[in-house]
Amino acid sequence: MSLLSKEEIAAALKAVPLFADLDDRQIETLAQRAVVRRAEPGELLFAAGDPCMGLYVIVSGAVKILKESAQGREQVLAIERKGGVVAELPVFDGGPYPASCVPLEPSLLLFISKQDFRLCCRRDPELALKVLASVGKRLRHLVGIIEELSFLTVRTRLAALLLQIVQEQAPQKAANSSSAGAKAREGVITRKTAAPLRVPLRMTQQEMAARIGTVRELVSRNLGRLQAEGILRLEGHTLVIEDLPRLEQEALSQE
Amino acid sequence: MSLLSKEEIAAALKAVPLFADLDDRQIETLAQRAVVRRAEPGELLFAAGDPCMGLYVIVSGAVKILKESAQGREQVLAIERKGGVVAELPVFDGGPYPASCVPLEPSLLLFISKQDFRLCCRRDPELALKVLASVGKRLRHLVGIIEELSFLTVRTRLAALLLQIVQEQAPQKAANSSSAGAKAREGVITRKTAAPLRVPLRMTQQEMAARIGTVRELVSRNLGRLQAEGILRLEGHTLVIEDLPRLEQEALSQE
DNA sequence: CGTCCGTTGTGACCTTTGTCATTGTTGCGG
DNA sequence: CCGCAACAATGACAAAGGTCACAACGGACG
Repeated sequence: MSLLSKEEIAAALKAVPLFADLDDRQIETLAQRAVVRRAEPGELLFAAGDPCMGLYVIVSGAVKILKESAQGREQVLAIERKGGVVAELPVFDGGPYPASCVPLEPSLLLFISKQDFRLCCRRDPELALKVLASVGKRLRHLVGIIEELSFLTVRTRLAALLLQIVQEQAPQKAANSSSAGAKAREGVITRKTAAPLRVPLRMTQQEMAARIGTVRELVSRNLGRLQAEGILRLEGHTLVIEDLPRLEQEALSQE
Repeated sequence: MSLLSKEEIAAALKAVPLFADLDDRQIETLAQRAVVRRAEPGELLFAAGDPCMGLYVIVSGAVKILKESAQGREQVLAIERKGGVVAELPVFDGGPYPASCVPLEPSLLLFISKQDFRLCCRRDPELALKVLASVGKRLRHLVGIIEELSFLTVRTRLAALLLQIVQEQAPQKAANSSSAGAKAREGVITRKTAAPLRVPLRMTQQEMAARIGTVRELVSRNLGRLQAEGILRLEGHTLVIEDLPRLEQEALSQE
């Protein structure tokens, strides 16, 4: 029950975008040597500074990549979900893992050793290029975090986080109001009385704080403020966006 | 005079670590198509958001990679010098340049188009792996910046920056006091009366501020503070470290 | 139904960061 | 040698960020 058959492993690998166009022989090779690992929230998949043995493919569940400060504060660098790959970078530069990794949910992972993966890349330059592309995304994301930390206030970062959550949880409900393509005229959605969006909030304030690089109290206070200003409302564990345009504006407000 | 011969270009490429073990044919191909570009400080090599046309190899000089805020603040992400390569990442993920690039000194660069470079990587998997390794370093550095911004104060970041400058400028003078290898016993260097290090400070406070993500005034004040505490001294444009161990301690002090 | 624990809201307070305005310094070109 | 322009120092504030302590809330579970 806890183990996967070779076929299941191969199927899981093929479901990973990064490996999408490997030929069957390659998939087979990786599947042959991949190690299944199950992990629970709270468990430490690997810690910053550990020597890098290989990378992990997420078959199911989700993990976060984070750094911890000496005072126990936490900064989340990335979150990866099903089909994602973690630590594909340190595999190549010989250094230790640059950050720690912890499951957010019970997760099923495949471990692929450094050697095996490098070999695959050597054999298949296309794979190497795809890895580079995926790493590019990651780097962009990190630069974004730096930008936020360096230039924006907690309030703004929080607004941006909430916005992101809304967009993930409800991509269909409201294609964003003032968005891409400059064609959505003043339309219904932009009006203040647009439908209040309701999305489940699956995070504790502590976790939000870690995402935007601050402490719990500030998240609480700023949520309070946004609430007082009529931009949003909290009903138990669901977040009600009352004024999406204003939230968007907050998220953009430079300082 | 301002142009380079094909031979000079090829030689310059061979001097780049990333290209060190390309065979002559490959170097030749790149050299054939590389475009020479000269750039002065103040000039903008490319801006964040520009579509990525290709990468730059630094033949001589130095450049910084930075993001700017709407209020005109600046955050330096990296500095690359002779032999370094800039923007090798966005070449692969199709996106625009994630940050801007400006020369720190008059610099001579080689531009290599996206297509050409991708082709080379396809032909030579080893090259792709080397690019991945180099990108790994970059990612580590970015994570380091995030860590600093998220967890450390301006004072601490400044101390760290100064320390880094000292180590770059004077690698021979004093192998760092409490350093690698646990073998340097309590020795001479750790004593407070160790030789005051003197290193030239080639930076304006404005530039330091951009490096550590803050404003000029705070750099000034904190330098003042460190000076008042007898840790260092400023003599014109040379930085005199009077108490290296204490500076190191400041740079590590978590919070 | 009551208890307990993780989570949240908040007040009081202090520190750090950032802004603005002003003055001092320095090095360089004329 | 003068004066200009860039750079640096600094005082006075204002605001944001962070800490601590504690009260209140809300489920999960016995």
